[in-house]
Order: sequence, then structure tokens, then C-alpha cells
Amino acid sequence: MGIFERDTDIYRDRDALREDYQPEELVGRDEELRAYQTALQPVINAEQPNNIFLYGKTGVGKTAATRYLLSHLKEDVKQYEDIDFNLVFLNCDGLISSYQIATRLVNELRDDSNQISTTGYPRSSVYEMLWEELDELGGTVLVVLDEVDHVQDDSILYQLPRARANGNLSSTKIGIIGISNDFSFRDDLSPKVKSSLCEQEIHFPAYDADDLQKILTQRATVAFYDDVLDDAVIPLCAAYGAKDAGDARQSIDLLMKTGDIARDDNSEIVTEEHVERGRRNLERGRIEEGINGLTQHGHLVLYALLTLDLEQETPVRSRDIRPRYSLFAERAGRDPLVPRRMRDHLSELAMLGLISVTERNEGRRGGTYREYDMDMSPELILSALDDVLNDVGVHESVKQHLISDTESEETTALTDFS
DNA sequence: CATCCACTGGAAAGATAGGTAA
DNA sequence: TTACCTATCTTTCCAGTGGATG
Repeated sequence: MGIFERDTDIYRDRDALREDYQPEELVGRDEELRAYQTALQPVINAEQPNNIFLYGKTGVGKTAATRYLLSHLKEDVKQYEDIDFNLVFLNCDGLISSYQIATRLVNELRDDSNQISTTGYPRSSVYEMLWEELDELGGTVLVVLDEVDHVQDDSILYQLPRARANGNLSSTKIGIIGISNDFSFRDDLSPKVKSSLCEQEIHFPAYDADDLQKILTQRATVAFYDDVLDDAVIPLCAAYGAKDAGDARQSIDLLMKTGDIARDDNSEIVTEEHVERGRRNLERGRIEEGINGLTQHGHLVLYALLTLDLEQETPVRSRDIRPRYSLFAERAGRDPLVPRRMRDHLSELAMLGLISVTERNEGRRGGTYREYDMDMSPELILSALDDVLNDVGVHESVKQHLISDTESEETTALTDFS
């Protein structure tokens, strides 16, 4: 008998819940799609394409709409022989500078044998290479920059649309599609960039719970067999996504996680309880991911706050976190950071949603300061912080906590440290 | 109403670590 | 090897903030 066995399945096609799944129809985005299509029309007419700027919160269908329309465009363009259409798609997540974008674009355009490193070249030579590659391509080129709001300086957003006017490109017609999660990004652009990049703007509003239910139903019909979903499942997942952002991605992820959990259970139907477990599971993943991305000092600061929390000292101001943090830093054999920097780490933790901040102002006697509090359960954070525990040892308060809470199995393994 | 507390958060500059090119 | 690139994390400095207080 083998180790592996095919699951008794509730899924007809689980892939329909994945991020890269392309549905036949986009639900609830009719108006936006129409505007988008109009903006893309010049490509078909073999004219200089518009620069298009899409904005809206995460998971409201910006990228999906782009993929959907551009794949159709690519098809439809084939019937006209005089159009040479090329598409460059780049997700700018994690890219902070124009320089990085330029290098990625060059790599995107070149074949694998000829890639360049992402650091080291003078800025101007990277741009040189970029113009060269673009010009070689010829025809109409659409450059899609997904999540452009991550970029801090806008030099490339200035350079790209004007490359032709500046004589860097001779034959290629270039159009830029910028996709941004952050509406204020547009306002922060310098006026000259704004005028060229934002020729056509399309706003994607958040989905409401109704839209989300329709979307989930559409996906679920493909993904699951009939009648395996409890009636409450889809509304619950929709509510989860609608709660703070109208985010379809979040809802669909939850639906998939829920389905996976039900399948693990060998359950033949998916219930409300599976949704609840799925929600917790996603939350946990989010925390671990956040913590893993921090530096060691970030961990030390978090651990300091955690121990203070277990001692019921929270909410606590940064001044009072510092001695504890310094102690841990020294035990870990690192020089403690200067207070200013420690506060930066605290702000970062707050941004990840791991801790919460309250601003206080006691006026003339107390001045303005911020108070920090744990937002997550200590167990969850401890399990993601095990490397710190190795370095500084388990603090007294954590030991206390673990003794008083004997059910927690995965953390009891750590009590051996001194 | 002006003052002032004690922190916040922006900015500049340093240190270090990666890379190319010649 | 030297000369030059950028990225990332850090320190240093300091103007700004806003509500209680006199």
C-alpha cells in the first residue's frame, strides 16, 4: 500500500480558488471594464497608446481586470497584420527605487542567458539598456507596472512615457499602465509625472458584501461539487473580506483554506466551523510571515514587549520598554539600538498589526507620547520567535505563563532554557 | 492665551555589504 | 587591484506637536 492516497474529494477543481485563476467573467466590474476597454482602444487602432492609471484597494479586481482585458487584446490584435503588440508585465512589490524597476524590466525583456544583476551598474547605463531592449522590440509596447505605489522615486515614471519624445526610442510606441493600491500615491507624484502617467484614470471601488458573495458563488460553483458547502459558508467568507477592505482575494483565500481544512477532516460537507478554523489559520500565517520578515532587533523589541505584557505592564510607553529591550539585546550579544531606532521598530510592529498604539497627551506635565500594547496572543508570537528564545533565553515571565497554561503543547518544549 | 512638557517623526549622513567594470 | 555603483540599517540632530497648566 502506498503512502499517498487520493483525497475523497469535495473539490471539483480547487485551482479555481487560486490567485492565478482567470475566471470567464469578472463579476461586478462592468463599468470599470468598459472604461478600461475604451482606454485601450488606441492599441487596436495602431495609434500611440494611452497611459492608464488604475487605483483602488487590494483585491478589488485591478490586476484581474488587467489580465482579463490584455489577454483579450492580445488575441484580438492578431487579426490586424500591421500591429506588432508586446506586453511587459512587472509586479513592483518589494521594489523601492526606479533603478530596481529598470533592472527588472531589462531582465524581463532579455532572455535568461543574458540577465543583469540588480545592483552595481550606473543608473544611466541601466536606462541605456532599457531603451535598447525596448527599441529592439518595436511596434506597440504596453508596460504594466503592478503595485507601482511601492516605488519611492518617480524618475522611471517620468522617463518611460517620454522616452520617445526624448529620442531614446525611434520606432517603438510605448504605453504605461500603472496599478496602485494607494490613492494618495497619485497626489504625491510630481506634476510633470502626473500629467503624463495619469492620462486615463480608472477607479476601482471596494466590493460590498453582495458583490463578494456573487464572486465567491461563481468560484465555488467551479471549485466545489454541488451541495458540499453549507449555506452559511459563503456569506461568512464574504463578510470576512468585506469587513475591512472589500477584498475579494481575502475572501477567496479564506474559502480555499476552509475547503482544505474540511478536506483534511475527511468531511463530506464544509461547515461554519471549518470557516472559523480557516480564519484563525490565516491569521496565524499572517503573523508568522510578519515576524519572519523582521530583523533580530525587531524580534528583540517584540519579545521585550511580550514579557512586559505577561507581567501586566502594558500598555507601556517606549521609554519603559527600553530597559527590558537593552537587557535582551545584551544577552543576545548585540549592542542595543539607540532609542530613536527602537521606536522605528515599534512602529513597524504596529504596522504589521502585531501590536497596537495609542497616542496620549498629558499636556504640560506629561507631554505627548505613545503607548504600546500586545494585539496578538502570546502563544502565537512565541512560536514564531523561537530564534530569539535561543539567543536570550526564556524570560521569567514567560516561564510563569507557560506553567500556568499547561495545555499549550508546542511551547512546553521550550521550557528547558535558562 | 501663551507656555511648555516629552515625546514624535523627518532628514541627513555614516557604516556596511553587496555588485560591475577595467 | 581600484573606482564606482546601490541597498539597508543605523546614529545623530532637531523642528514640530497638541493639550494641560498657570
